[in-house]
Amino acid sequence: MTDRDIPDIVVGRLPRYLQALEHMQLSGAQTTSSQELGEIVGVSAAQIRKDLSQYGEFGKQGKGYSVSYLVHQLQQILKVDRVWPLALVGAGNLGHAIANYPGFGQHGFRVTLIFDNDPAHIGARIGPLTVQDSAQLVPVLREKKIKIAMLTVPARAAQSVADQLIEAGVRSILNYASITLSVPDHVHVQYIDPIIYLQRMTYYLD
Amino acid sequence: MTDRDIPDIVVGRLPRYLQALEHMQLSGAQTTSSQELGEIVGVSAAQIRKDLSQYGEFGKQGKGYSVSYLVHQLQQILKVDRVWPLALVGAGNLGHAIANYPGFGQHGFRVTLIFDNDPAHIGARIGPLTVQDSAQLVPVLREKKIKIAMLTVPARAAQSVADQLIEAGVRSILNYASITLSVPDHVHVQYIDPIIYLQRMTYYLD
DNA sequence: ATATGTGAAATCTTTCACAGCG
DNA sequence: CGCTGTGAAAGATTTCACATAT
Repeated sequence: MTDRDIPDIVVGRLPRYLQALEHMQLSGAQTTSSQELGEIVGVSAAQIRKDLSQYGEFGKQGKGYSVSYLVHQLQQILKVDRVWPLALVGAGNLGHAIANYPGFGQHGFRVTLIFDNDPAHIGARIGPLTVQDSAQLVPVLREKKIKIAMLTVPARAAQSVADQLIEAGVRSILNYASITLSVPDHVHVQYIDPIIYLQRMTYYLD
Repeated sequence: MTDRDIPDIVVGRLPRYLQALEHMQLSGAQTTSSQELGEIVGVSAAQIRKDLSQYGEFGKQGKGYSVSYLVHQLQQILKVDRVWPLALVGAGNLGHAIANYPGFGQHGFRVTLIFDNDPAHIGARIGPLTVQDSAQLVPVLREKKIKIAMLTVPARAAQSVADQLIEAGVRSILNYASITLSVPDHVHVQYIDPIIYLQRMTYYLD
């Protein structure tokens, strides 16, 4: 079911399908079609069907898809049918905003640890959490078996923090620093950098 | 030079090349190669050469690329050889963090307007700016000829704010709300949603 | 000697179009 | 009758490999 030969580009679309389906669910929709879902997420109906068919047969011919069933299936496929603990490294402005973001809980995540190396930040409380010294990062993450971390440190510090995360057993890094990280094959990195996205759009302006 | 038939996927890689080259420049590198640049951004050397060749011949055979010349060329191609004024809509936690992000200035952008519809936020100062009432959004953006906006409002408000942005003449939207926006063809949207990226990575965990 | 720029080949991704099932 | 699931076709992207320039 979770074959490693399903293209990355397909996997990348699944969370958007899930997001749209969860919205539908909130609006009380019982049923949808590849046509309707495609219009919402901006993808062809054929592509939705092909993508989903990689994992099973979730629809009913002539009828469409049950929204709640498909939500459930996608949650399983994406492994967000559980709660993943997240570590956050970097308790600056952006780190604070992320730690206070209320969306994690509803979608399979909970921020459980926050680190910073600045004495001015260490010991500060952010919601229910206390900012810990980055010096403790490796032993604490290893002990708590944390697999996912978010990185909101300055670019110059990002690679060395990433190296520590990997040493501590982290397998997924959401990197907000504006630098490409070098990591071994078994570690996945996703990048969130507003500059990159903005520059991609200025290209199309006059 | 800026032909509309250069694939989107190529355009999407250019900002990462530029980012890496600017880093090299700061470290004092004079020259680089498709090989070296490719290793840094995680792309094959052939792909770097093919991508760049869409826009001209920037290298010297046997020698490689001049870092500063290539930076200059990419800035022109991406149209960040100037400063674009940005509007920010949504002055909550995330809006504040973004408004205070120091990276815009060095990369072709400046946040010049901040809006919110919450009376508790309107009138507040964020750095040199004052949060304005969203009710003024359309006339102000139109008058200042703003082409790019960042959206950090709750998901339920995002589509209606986007509609106003488009009415005001905005052509590029960086959307932080967790919803797919419906926009006309001449408007570009990029999405920044941590949940989407995290779910894409949990897929590969056990 | 070395690294670019580029057609041609290989690979990957999307769309088409329809059989099949409720 | 309508909409899924899916082989086959079309289209897009990446890699190969080498002629070419310094």
